[in-house]
Amino acid sequence: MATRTRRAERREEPLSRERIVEVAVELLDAAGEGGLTFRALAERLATGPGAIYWHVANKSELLDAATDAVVAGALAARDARSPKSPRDGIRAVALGLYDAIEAHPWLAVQLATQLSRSPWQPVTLRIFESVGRQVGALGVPENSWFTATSALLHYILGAAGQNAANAVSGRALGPGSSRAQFLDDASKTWEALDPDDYPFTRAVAAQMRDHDDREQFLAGVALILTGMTAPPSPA
Amino acid sequence: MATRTRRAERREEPLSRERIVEVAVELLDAAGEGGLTFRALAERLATGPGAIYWHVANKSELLDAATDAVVAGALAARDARSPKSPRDGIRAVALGLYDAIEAHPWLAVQLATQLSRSPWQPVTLRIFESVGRQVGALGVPENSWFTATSALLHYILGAAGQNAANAVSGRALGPGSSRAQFLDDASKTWEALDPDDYPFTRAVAAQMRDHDDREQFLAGVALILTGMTAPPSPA
DNA sequence: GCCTGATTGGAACAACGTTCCATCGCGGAC
DNA sequence: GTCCGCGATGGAACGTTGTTCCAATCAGGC
Repeated sequence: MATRTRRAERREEPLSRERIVEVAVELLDAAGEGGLTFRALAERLATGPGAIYWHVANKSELLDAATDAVVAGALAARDARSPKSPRDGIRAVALGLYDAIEAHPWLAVQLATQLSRSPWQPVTLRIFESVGRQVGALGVPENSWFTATSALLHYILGAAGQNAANAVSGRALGPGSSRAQFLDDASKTWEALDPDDYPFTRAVAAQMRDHDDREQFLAGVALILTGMTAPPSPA
Repeated sequence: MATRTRRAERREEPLSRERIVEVAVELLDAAGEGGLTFRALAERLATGPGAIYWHVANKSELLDAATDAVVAGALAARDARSPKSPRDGIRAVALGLYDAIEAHPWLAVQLATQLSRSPWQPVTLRIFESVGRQVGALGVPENSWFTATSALLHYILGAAGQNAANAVSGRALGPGSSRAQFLDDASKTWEALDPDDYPFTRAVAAQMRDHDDREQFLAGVALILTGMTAPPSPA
């Protein structure tokens, strides 16, 4: 309130693309996909919706930027540690993405959308490269690098996204041990399915109750690693 | 114009949930995610937006129903043929979903969204069961059914979605051989990346130019099958 | 022949993404 | 020191969306 002007006084910290993206991530974290609104964004930044458009072309670019920022952070955090073996490297990248998705559940949908709307955007490429480098180091024959990396990548994103959903659902019901309750309920639902239509799902209901998310996730990664390094299957 | 009433005369074919979902799928196919609008839907059905809400709770339920209808159709088409071997069965299910996603590109995002918003909805369960049944028949040890099926499922959905995006991009540029052009461009883009930041991506650029979508997709499936049937990796 | 409840469809509302434009403030030209 | 120009701002306004509301309609039992 130092100087009085006809308009609201100018912000001390000027608007910037980074600041906008930062707040966008906060909004997404707080209220999910639908929580990111140009009006909410403007309010948090103490400005009007119009000002934001000077720094960002539209909402979809903003979402991309938010995704990029979070993913870059997650991958950089893992790249810092130099892994002992390529296997550890892959596990590190996978868990990095897993944690990022768990911390920012909207990431899963966003990455999937971006992947299937126009693959090989900056974000996707970054992840692809990060995973692929470790795959190469693992001694996988070069002619199956593309296939192997794709398989790993899709598993990581899909499984992480799904586990994140489980985690969030669990959290929503209450803190602490409610996760067990949640898994138990889901498991019971599976067991109550029609035996003719869902024999398999019923059979794994117990497995699903007792599983540990992270362990399960890493088991999947290990399974794919086995597939990449084993000699091609006899068929 | 047979009978004159103050309102428009009543439809000959009454509104029904199935009819609404059917038209919804048409709209999604024609114009993608954003093409599905309650107003567009109402116009095609020669009614008002309000009437639709008598049969469908809201847009998200409508999207779920559309997804469910398409997926159920795709899986049923494949289930009809009884495969010779579990491997063939898995390939059949995978290709069924692959084709469905290619025919309805919006499916990829929709399935991913549903999977990571609340997993184990009817649609997801249907796919899980369909894939899992074949996994069980393959002789995979029961204690890794859940992991193996998840890995396969996530790969199928992710890879199919991405390939569908490629196909659509290729189609958008023009018919026929423009696909080669598209792949060539993408490949050149990769080769032009910074050698320090993207060594791996540059290395597979050539592979990516020459690959066949379907073949590549099946190679990924085969890789995961190898991983599920091989003895656990030594690590 | 009405009367009741299921169904219809058009109008209205709030919220959204986006555009527009009057306004501001800083930095260089004079 | 003054002025001007342009990057930047923010509030108002527009069109479209999902959704709600309700008067109007139909079909079938009484």
